[in-house]
Amino acid sequence: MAKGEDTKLTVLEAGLDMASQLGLECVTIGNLAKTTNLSKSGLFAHFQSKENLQIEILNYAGQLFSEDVIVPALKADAGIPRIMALVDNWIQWTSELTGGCIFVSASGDFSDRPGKVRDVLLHQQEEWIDCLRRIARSAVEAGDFRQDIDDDQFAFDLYSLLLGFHLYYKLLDDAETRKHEETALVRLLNSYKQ
Amino acid sequence: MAKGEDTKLTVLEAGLDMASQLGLECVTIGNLAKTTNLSKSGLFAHFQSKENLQIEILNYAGQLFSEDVIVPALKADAGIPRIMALVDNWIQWTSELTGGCIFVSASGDFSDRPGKVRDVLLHQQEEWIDCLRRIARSAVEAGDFRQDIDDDQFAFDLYSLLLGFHLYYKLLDDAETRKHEETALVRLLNSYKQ
DNA sequence: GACAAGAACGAACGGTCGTACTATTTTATA
DNA sequence: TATAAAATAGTACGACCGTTCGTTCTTGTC
Repeated sequence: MAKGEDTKLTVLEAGLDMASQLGLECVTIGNLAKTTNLSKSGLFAHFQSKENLQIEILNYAGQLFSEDVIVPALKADAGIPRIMALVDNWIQWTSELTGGCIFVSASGDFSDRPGKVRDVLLHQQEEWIDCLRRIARSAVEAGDFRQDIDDDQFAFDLYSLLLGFHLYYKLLDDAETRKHEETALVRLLNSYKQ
Repeated sequence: MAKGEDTKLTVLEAGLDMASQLGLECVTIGNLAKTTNLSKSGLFAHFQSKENLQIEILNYAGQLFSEDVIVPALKADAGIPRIMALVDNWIQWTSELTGGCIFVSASGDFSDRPGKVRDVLLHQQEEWIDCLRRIARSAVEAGDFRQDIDDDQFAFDLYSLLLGFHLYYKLLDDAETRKHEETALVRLLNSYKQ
């Protein structure tokens, strides 16, 4: 039973990379079959539909994201160290994927494309924003942030910063981008500190 | 000679809307012909290639963006009033397009799709960022901002904020989004004030 | 080693893609 | 109003889309 799972994982890996570059909608079963040295029908059999393929790519990405970005950040001390670890991990995650963070690209593509794929994506984004909120809360509890901060607002602020980094980094390939991000992060953290 | 220009403009208008929803790459000549009540070949004759169609949609959007977002903002007093006008105009521009700001969506889609379309898009983004820089500079000259600010950094900061708004507004349809944006903008402006 | 189950293949389907031609209709001008 | 030009339509093309189906090869189990 292991063989099937193996090739499926290979397909998901290639599919994730392709999706990050071209967008989830432009991941084509034919192309994906070519890059994984499978036949179209052989690949298709693993997913039953393109929609399922897209959803499985998203779930696979979500799993990786959790392992590579969130879990390691939770090992850092609560508060500012954890936030900085999270940001670092997110940036590394984004840099490692050929076309940038798949959730960011997919969010753009599927915001006006109702269906199961959009539902999964929306759920993942809500989870991510919730993660940002919780990390802000734990920074309050750790004594790094003031008591009266708005967790929602912090999530918005930090995610905005990451989105700015994403666009600059991927489109403009600006060498200064990382410096901009660091400056903005320091300012953001200062405005929430006690 | 006016008839041709007329229908072309109709096509561009519909194409812009379609591109904002589905992404530039998913604007299909067949679909666009259907929604504009033209034949595929009749529509195609106006553009000679899909690549040209995409580029003309981008240029059309750029022209509208200039008229609706930038020019009116320049009529406001230099400094903070102008920045707030620019932000307001940008948000309205983004809200009016069915699928959000076409430059934001297209930037995601074309960051890894080399070609003429990407070149045009990149040029437009650089112009936009330059606009943000110049507006920061004029805020310094108007006495609203400190002398020692980094124009580049301000452009990054403000664009990040708008990107955050864009994602929240389009994907999560968060009722609080506008409030988050306003809070973040006030904080951003304060950190640049003298 | 037989045999069932799973995995991968090849060919074909109806559709749609972008594009190339040739006609036909509409428009502007003399 | 005749005529040239411009605009639109029609048809066809090869390529690729997602999907289905029947077949073959591979795998693990008894």
